[in-house]
Amino acid sequence: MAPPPSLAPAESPSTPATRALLPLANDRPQERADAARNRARLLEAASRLVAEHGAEHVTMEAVAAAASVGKGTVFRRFGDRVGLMRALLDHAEREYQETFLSGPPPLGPGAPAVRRLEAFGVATLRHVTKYIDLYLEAEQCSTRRYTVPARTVRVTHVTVLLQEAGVTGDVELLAETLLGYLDTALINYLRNERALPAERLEAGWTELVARVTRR
Amino acid sequence: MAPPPSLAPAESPSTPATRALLPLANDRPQERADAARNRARLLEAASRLVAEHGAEHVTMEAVAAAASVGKGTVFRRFGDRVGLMRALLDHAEREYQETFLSGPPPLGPGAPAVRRLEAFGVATLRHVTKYIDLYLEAEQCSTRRYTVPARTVRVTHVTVLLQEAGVTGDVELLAETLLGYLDTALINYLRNERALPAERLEAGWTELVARVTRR
DNA sequence: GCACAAGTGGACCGTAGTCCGGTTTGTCTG
DNA sequence: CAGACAAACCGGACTACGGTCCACTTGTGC
Repeated sequence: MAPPPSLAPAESPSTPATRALLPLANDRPQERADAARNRARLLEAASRLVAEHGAEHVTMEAVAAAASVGKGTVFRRFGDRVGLMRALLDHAEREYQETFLSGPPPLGPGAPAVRRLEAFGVATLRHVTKYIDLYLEAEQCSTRRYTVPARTVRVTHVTVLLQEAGVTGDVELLAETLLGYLDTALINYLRNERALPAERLEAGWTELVARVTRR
Repeated sequence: MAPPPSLAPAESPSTPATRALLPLANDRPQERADAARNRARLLEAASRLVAEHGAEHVTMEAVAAAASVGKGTVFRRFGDRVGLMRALLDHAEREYQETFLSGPPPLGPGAPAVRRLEAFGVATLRHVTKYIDLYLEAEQCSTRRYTVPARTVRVTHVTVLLQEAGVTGDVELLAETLLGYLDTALINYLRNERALPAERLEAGWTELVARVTRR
């Protein structure tokens, strides 16, 4: 049902759940041994339950029970449900970010900006589609969706690429618009409600980039 | 705090809450007198509470109590919280829809398509901004946001205008993209979180339309 | 008036999130 | 190294709220 959520990397039992994703990865000074152990157990349990029953059917209490831990501990570690889901996405999100920030071209640096922009959209469409149910859970509240580090990274990336491509005008707003096309809920709607094939969405992105970057 | 939500029109005590907005306004055959009375009382109470405390602080139970009605009745009439919020928006939404479907140009028919498109975006930005907190409440669940009649109307409208403007390519996806710029949560973020002035958002829309429609 | 569909209300349920008394852990001191 | 202390942590009882259920009531057509 759910895609394998690929747990947080082994080297990060002391990683705070609310930590910024790639760009501002300042590690919290210390976390007590028992706290770290519980975080790991909770992530493992949550990951298993999500794989078994789908993200939307996993309750916080069930996660706590599966990790043999009190409910309060779950909330202390991850803040709220959204925080837990984000923590589950953390590893995959980091890998994805690395591909366009420092990976090989055309996604990473080295290719012309427009080419990178095209590749970025396609990569994002595929990445989000792969973890769609986790992303949907992690973006429940429509208000908090925009201030999350993961989105900031994308906006910045697109903004920079647009500037490199020589696009003039209100590049910031243009970047927000482009990212609107890659919005989780929109992708979910077009793919699952309207049953549009992936190829059409990817072609749509390429067309959009072309429209926007031509001078 | 909340803008006056301007109750549903007086002629519609028998209007079902889940009725489609403007385009498919088929009235439900009959609604018992007591049911109609309770609907009116609930809408009045909800409207007052929203104006007093803000939409996000109004609980379903409070609405029921304020209308001297059982909680079950609220849910029977409006389905769920989102349904109630939409019902509160109904009147304003209809007026807004009429302005671009059959109102005077440049918003309504009569002006060239590109001109109408520009006017549509500006009008939508203003309309959504005016009722922003109600819209935010009415779009809580990120999944159900897209299948709502109000959105369908807008997508169709933009699609038609794009075609009239002679835009080629995947016009449907392009319409979705343009509407992404007018998304409630995005507007809220840009206006209230990032504090962008309304003029900039409106200029951004015009610029976007220009980019997309030029051949 | 009668039958019956439609409507009602409040007890009830599930779940997210809070709170706080008790416990564990890391550290500092003698 | 032992003891002591504070901060961090734990867990489960508790609250709040959205939503469901169903036995009972009421309006409506015949």
